[in-house]
Amino acid sequence: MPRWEQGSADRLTRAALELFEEQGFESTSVVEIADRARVTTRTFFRYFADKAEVLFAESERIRATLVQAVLDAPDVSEPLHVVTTILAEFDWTGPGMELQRQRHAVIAANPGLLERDLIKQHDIATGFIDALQRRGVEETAARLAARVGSQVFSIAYAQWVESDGAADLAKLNDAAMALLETLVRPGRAGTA
Amino acid sequence: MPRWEQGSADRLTRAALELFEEQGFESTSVVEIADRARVTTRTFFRYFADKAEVLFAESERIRATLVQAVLDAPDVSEPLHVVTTILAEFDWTGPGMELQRQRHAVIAANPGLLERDLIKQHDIATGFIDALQRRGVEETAARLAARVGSQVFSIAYAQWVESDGAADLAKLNDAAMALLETLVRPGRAGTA
DNA sequence: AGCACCGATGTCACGCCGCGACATCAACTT
DNA sequence: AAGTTGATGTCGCGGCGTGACATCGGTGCT
Repeated sequence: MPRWEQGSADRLTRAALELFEEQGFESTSVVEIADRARVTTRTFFRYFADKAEVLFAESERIRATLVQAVLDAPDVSEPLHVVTTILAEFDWTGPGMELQRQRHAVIAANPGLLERDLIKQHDIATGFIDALQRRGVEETAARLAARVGSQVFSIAYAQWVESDGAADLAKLNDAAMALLETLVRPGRAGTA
Repeated sequence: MPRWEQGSADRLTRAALELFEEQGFESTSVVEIADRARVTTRTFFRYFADKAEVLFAESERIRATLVQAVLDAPDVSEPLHVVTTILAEFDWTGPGMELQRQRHAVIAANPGLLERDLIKQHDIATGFIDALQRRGVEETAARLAARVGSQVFSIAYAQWVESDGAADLAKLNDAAMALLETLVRPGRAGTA
């Protein structure tokens, strides 16, 4: 393969992030992005399915990593715990912290992009369901563990993001799990 | 107000559902829908924000009803229970079971529409969070109860739809809740 | 009756989106 | 040098969604 690989996708990503921050997501057209990256719109759509996908290009890789972690887990007899732990231990900052910051800023500023975020979350949970079943977990249990686990973690994650990454994600996650326990068993120990 | 009100929106909905079933969602253009309903595309967009919204027009009304049910609940000391019960007791068939069937069929056949469904689910959960907080539930507990409760119910709901509405939704919901309880407390009764 | 008003719809025009078909150009291979 | 391969550009199209404005038919008031 030639060695000019990646140049365009990379420039497109940076250009898009910049423009989204400067003038907003909706107000930025693909033409502008392509112009700043010095390619045509046609090239843009060869790398990204649509304008929003620029912000979520990595998610497929993340999903694969997380699912593999489930398949590699030493013990899945406690599927809910497995799911939340894997999520909490993942390195969400990734290679470029700056790009990550821009990503969050743009997504937070655009309700329409939250949708896309939801879908990615859903995809990951679906991957978990499949992986758990492969590990022998019964279907309904797998669905519950994956979906509930994702929700529990996402609450911890939101708190973590709010703290700018300063808080301990694992601790927040444990706290959320503990709270869930009291919610599931109301009127018992821990409520009064 | 004139008395020909509603005629167009109704015809557009029926026309859209028919065409979606006949030739698929993606393959159906707004022009075709409008033609069959004997209006112009401009009129279509006056009633529906976009093509997909035809399938989700009612969801805002549903959301308002569910949220109000939380506000009217006699006791919210067990928020998770409140959420799932309200969802399980709602009349999901609505006025027309046939339209509902078409809706499900079209959504199930289109991954892109599942996204929209997710968003609506998320909106409802967000409404629950707000309502629970108004009822005095602490923020994190409200978030957990709303999001986890929605997930638990959605699993029961999926099973119910699979049974064509024959199964008892409340019972399925209870079963899911019971399973969640065993998942949250692993290594105890029910696991070995 | 006559008239002013108003809401639903149509007409026109526009810009953006996403992609198929094909041409081009650089680098690598033999 | 010639062929191959992969990235990119050019052209053109059909669908999407909306703003601006015209139209037309009831409504209500005089």
